[in-house]
Amino acid sequence: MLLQIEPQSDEPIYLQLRNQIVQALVRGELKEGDALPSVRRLAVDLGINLHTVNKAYQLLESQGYLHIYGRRGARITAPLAPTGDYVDQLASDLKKLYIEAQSHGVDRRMFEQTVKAMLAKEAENAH
Amino acid sequence: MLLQIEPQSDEPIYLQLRNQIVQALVRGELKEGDALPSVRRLAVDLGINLHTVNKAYQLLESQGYLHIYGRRGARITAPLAPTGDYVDQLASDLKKLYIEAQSHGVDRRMFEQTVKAMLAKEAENAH
Amino acid sequence: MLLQIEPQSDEPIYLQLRNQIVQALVRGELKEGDALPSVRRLAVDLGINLHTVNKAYQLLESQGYLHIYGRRGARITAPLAPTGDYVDQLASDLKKLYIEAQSHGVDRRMFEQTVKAMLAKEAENAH
Amino acid sequence: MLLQIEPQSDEPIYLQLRNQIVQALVRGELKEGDALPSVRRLAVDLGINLHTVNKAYQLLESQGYLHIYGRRGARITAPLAPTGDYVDQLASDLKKLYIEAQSHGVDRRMFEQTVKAMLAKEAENAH
DNA sequence: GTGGTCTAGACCACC
DNA sequence: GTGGTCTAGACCACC
Repeated sequence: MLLQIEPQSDEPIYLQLRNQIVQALVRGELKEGDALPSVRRLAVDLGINLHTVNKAYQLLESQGYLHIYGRRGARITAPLAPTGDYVDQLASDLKKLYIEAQSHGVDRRMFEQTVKAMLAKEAENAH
Repeated sequence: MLLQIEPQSDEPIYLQLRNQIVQALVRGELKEGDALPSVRRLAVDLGINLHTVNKAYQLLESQGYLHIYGRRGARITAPLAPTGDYVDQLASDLKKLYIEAQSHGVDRRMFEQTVKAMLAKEAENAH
Repeated sequence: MLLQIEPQSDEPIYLQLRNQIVQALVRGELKEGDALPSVRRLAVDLGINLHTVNKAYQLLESQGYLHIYGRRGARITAPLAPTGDYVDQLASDLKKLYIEAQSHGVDRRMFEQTVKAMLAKEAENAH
Repeated sequence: MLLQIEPQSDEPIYLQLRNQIVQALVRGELKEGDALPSVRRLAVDLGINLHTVNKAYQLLESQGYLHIYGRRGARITAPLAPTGDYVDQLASDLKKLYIEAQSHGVDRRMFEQTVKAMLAKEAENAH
């Protein structure tokens, strides 16, 4: 798993870290039971603050991605199944994007097309 | 046009206001040339600070949704056409949602289904 | 002399009025000694507030363009000769435009060219 | 870079600040990639309010002169190339100055002379 | 009454 | 300490 932090980005560092770990999970580079580096180790490796790494780990734990075993490190949890709550959240996020898109003159057809193009591109990159 | 502010929300008030006005535009409750309330008037009506309303108006103007005529009020501008830049941005936002969804166990088929359900629901609400 | 007020403009009405009268002067539609409409008359004709017309007249008088004879109306003053102060002011205004232009990538040659093009166009329109 | 604010001036403080930074850019005292002081630091140094500095920075960002990286400070952006829109604006501003100048008895020849004198003086100050 | 500008002061998230 | 956000209050020009 390769983690890349961009200090210049608008996105807070702890969120970049959280997202990169989630992406590694999606790509299959991390699986259930895998151990993660200690907070201190990762902070040193990435050249960022220890509190920042800790914040990312806490967030990932609260979202069910990993479990923190005190000083003995952290491990990836069993894969998540989509809950009704999450699917509702996803629908709500998609709706926000759609409204914004409409205000820019994107209609339903064009929105669907953009979704399909994105999915096709992602499927291609996957293998 | 009905504007609802939730002071408790994580979303900044000026963004809530901005988004509600864009939504009113999408729903057709606001059209090109329509006048908006003065910042003072709207601030009193919503129980928020005048500067917060002003910030939302300034943002909407910078995004091309309305034009502020100084003391003579503000009016909705002509509708926007989708630019290539915007469509790229939309694709990127959709991709972020998709990656996040995968990490929750949502696969490509389920993602597409959620998009379609959302669009169907929106189309129904529109008339 | 035809005066046109645009209530929608960003420019304050009293300044529009002031500028239109100065332009009429430059075009020769108004000459030394010509009488101007009374404040009330002009306010009614243009459909604007009496105070607004008065403000424009006061400004024109303070700038030496006309003389107000109390209730007996106002007349255009003798033509102005460029004072040293005014030429300094002009040079300062031009300098501001030039600095701004440079920040947009306009160099000295391009600036001069733009001045010449403007002057040529104005000379053409004059006859 | 030396920034000088005149609190007594008619020109709003945030515009003075904006203009001084653009001038520093034109003079080469600021270049692409240079970091600007934090809004708090500059506010204290100039003895003005933090929000006023922030307004200037936001304006400069919206005009493409700098990019604000949230808490990680602000940096000067790549130099701009003159757009057709901007050159039209410049011509329009020059025309306004010319009409005003004519009303003060400045003719075409004198106007051109004033432009040349200003450019010569600026070129001299540049080295 | 209106928007424009400025100040003072406050709380928050990030680091 | 930093920027982001919000509020309260004030003065000004315009109309």
